Amino acid sequence: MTDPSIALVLGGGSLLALVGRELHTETERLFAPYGLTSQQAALLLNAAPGNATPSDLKGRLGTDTAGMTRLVDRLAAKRLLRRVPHPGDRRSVVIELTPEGLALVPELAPVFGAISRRMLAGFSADELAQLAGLLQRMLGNLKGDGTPSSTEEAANGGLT
Amino acid sequence: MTDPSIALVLGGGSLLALVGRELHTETERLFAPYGLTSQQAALLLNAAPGNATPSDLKGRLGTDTAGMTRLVDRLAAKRLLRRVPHPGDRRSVVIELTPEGLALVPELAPVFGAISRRMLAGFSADELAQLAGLLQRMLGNLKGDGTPSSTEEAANGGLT
DNA sequence: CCACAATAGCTGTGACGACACTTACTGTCA
DNA sequence: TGACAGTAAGTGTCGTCACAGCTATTGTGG
Repeated sequence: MTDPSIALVLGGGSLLALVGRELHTETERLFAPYGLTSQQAALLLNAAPGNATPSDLKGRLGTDTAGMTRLVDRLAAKRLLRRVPHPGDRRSVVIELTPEGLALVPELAPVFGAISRRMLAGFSADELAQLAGLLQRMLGNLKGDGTPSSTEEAANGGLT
Repeated sequence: MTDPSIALVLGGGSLLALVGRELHTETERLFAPYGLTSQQAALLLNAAPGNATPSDLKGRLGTDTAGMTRLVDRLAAKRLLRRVPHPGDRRSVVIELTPEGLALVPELAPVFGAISRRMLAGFSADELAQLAGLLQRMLGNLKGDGTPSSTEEAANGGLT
């Protein structure tokens, strides 16, 4: 039980963190020509079908309400979307893409595909499945926190 | 060629990004009692042997000179280290831990071990090796391919 | 010796992530 | 109905990442 594991985490330069960061900045570079960040693009994609509230989206974007507020602020400042009052819940708002925002959407989706194909070039279907499985288990371990006894929660434990 | 791959990347909520972020924030929580962030702890650990310059460390911490400057600033403000002139190169500085900083070091290393053990609980040696291999290949794909420094157009669709 | 490119560190800016709070509004239960 | 816990969004703060541009110094070639 020594420590090949530790090499994966140590140093703040953890391999996982490195890959995640590299993926992130590569994705940023691909979206830069559109004047967007990857988060902004993801929000536009997810909000495009309409009737989405910040709360709905925060899960899918992996951020919290604070982050959503500012993300929406920045996109609203670019006039790519608007906040409109939620009919039926005055605490909430609905995110509505402007025509400019909608026009951008079809160009954005392929970019995510491109970066993922690049990152996973040469991976077999088996390897993809392995990777996804390992990542899911790590996520479960991390979220399960102090109490690893989790025969119960493993059942629901996949994606939300 | 279809898209189990895309699920790994899409949405800004990419599984990889999720795991990376979760790992990061869990690590932050573990270091919080020491009044440090994980980056700060990593810097202290790496600088402890002495004679390290910011340039030396930036590779190991996965940040750039700008990030190093501020990281060192914050640790210097906490009096955990000092910048001393580099003997022999007046452009450079050497990072020197204060006694307080050095006293902290022995407590920091185990924390990285703890988080990695938690994240990788239940992983076999084989799985660790697989994981590391897959991550390495992703890293290679991301860094090696596309745009080391010269391809700024990115607007064309020329990605495999 | 002097021009000049490269290098080390620093500063400024924009965007995020996480946390702690605050302010409205909602749904529920006594 | 009326108190109250819970929920939605927004604010403030700190730390980090990445990029762009700056200054001081170093090393090299003419």
